[in-house]
Amino acid sequence: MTVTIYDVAREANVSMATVSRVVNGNQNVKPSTRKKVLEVIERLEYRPNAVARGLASKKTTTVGVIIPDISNNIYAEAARGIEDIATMYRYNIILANSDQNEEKELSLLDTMLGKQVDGIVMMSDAVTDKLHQSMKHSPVPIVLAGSVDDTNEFPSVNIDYFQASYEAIQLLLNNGHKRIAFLSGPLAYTINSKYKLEAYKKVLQDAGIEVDEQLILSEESSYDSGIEAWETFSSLDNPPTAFFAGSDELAIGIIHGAQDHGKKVPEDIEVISFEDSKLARMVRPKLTSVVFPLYDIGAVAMRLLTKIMNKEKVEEKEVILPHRIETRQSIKL
Amino acid sequence: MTVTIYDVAREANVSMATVSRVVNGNQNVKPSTRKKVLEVIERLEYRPNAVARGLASKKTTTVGVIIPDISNNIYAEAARGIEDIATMYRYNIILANSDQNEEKELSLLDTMLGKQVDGIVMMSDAVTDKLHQSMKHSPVPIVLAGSVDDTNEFPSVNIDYFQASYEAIQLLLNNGHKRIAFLSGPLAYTINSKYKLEAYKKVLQDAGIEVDEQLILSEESSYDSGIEAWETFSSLDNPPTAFFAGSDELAIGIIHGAQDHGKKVPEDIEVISFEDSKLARMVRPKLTSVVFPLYDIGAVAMRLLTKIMNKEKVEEKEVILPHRIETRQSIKL
DNA sequence: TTGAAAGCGCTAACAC
DNA sequence: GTGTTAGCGCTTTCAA
Repeated sequence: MTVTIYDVAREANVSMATVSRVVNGNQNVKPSTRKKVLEVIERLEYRPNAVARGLASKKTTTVGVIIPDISNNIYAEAARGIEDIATMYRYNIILANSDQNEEKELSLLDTMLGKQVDGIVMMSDAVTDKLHQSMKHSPVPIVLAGSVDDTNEFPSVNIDYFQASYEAIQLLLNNGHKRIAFLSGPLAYTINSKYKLEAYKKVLQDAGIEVDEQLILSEESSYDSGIEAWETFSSLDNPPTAFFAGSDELAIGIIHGAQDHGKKVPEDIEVISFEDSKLARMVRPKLTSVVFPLYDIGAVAMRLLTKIMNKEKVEEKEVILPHRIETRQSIKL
Repeated sequence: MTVTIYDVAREANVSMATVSRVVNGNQNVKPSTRKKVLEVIERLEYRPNAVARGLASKKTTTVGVIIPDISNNIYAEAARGIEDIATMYRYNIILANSDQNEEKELSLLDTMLGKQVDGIVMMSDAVTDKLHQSMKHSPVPIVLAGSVDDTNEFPSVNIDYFQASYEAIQLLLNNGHKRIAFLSGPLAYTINSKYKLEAYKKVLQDAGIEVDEQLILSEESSYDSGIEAWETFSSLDNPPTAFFAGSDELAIGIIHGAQDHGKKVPEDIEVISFEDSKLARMVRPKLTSVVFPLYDIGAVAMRLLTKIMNKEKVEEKEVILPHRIETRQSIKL
């Protein structure tokens, strides 16, 4: 059947403790012994059983990743960042989709803790009280990636969403626009309601422009929603001339909606997005967009997690990555 | 510390076997006993240790997923399909990226087998001999998703790439084109070299058109490659008037390349793709594309895997899903 | 430098 | 219906 550490020990005429030592790179093994054991391992094609090891050592070298939806490019980027760093530190990843559903998030947390993951990277667009409570009860560290928890009780990696949004909208203001629409993703998501929307209000206010609720729309973050939103906005008595979109798909929807109705971008309307996925360069005009560096966020979050799991001290538990705006043709330069 | 099955047993005045029974839903427990145990479990917040369970039962209820690159939309779709079905059957997923690198594939296989996964879903665009050998040695079932192995020794889920490509190119032929280019993804990938390219040659041949090697280009499957390919093709003495692209990004690259040079699609050139990701509807003109149903392929592959892990008999180990072409504006109707 | 032995927390006979 | 017990394959003291 499967060959165990015991088989190797017997064949090599040593104890299983010694085999364990060579497998784990323990230095207290005479070179000749090590060589002998290694040969037997090779010959028998011995492969350590990570489950047994996990039970004995209480470490599984796997981390849980809870993500809203892996088929959504933005989260997939983050997942890649997480996985790359995990691999670098020899961790494997248990990946699961929550669909941003609290119940699933809770149950996934539980499942993963049951599987004895050594840590968890959590992406959640809305950290509810219940979720917050469950996370606090976790026996292993959890870091939030691209997700905000109002209480700042968890290590996290983000950018300054408020400031980034503020700057983006300011670009539109600088181009002379007075009627700027904000097409947001779901306002149930903290980043949208607490940062992007607040920034939108603040920047207009700072510019002495009154906020017109008609210019604020919250939709599911999809291409079709973008197209529909354009219809809605453009049929207003005093339609907007510039748009701040919560995501690339939303932005592209607006642009195509406009173009399909004979409008020119950026001549007639200007659009700026918040995401900068690879889609941004694949439309005409190419999108100007706040860069949401999900790969980096994932990678840094995972790195942070390794430190915490490793009980290294970390100076800042709430990492704010620098943000920037990628300027392209969807706004006038 | 952490509460174990033993703690529950003690508190409930039963043996750990009884606790194990109620946890596992075994019917041979008196309702009153079950109730008592359940209460204690609740009170103590007992959470079964899946690692211990895995060691004892030799089942981990987790499956490995080896994928070229999760940040690539097409694979992410597949991953989502896999995960959805896995969840449905109470499996978790260990996800890892291979970057289509044989060495990584081999090492990932090994790692996952070490972690005692109950099965593996493998996506590989090029099943090399070495990989094939390793897979054959696996103690747990492996199913290929959207990936072909020449020998047909593994269960797999695919569409009929040859036939689908044949039909797609035929559409171009029917529209009167004689100069049809094939912009392929890497020819190192079996699907590209063995099916798409062969179909391209065959369909031309069947139409009495000689294959012009100048009209065949193989590039990395990216938007930029598509744009570059357009440059190459359009500078030919007798440039192509229609294009069969191996992926949506390639197709969009061609279209934008053409449009940026004043060509109209589909009036001046026609383009048909092979993928049909959500990108297909997000370009103007929208892409006509062979549908590569990755979500379904992933889902069916995972379902197939559950059957095999469960030792149910499966009638067909090589599933060929139906294919279809989504007709949109990038070709004349 | 090496070995013996006690678990890790659970499942699965087997007995009662 | 319930309890006893022997592992599952490994890590980790503790001795030698």
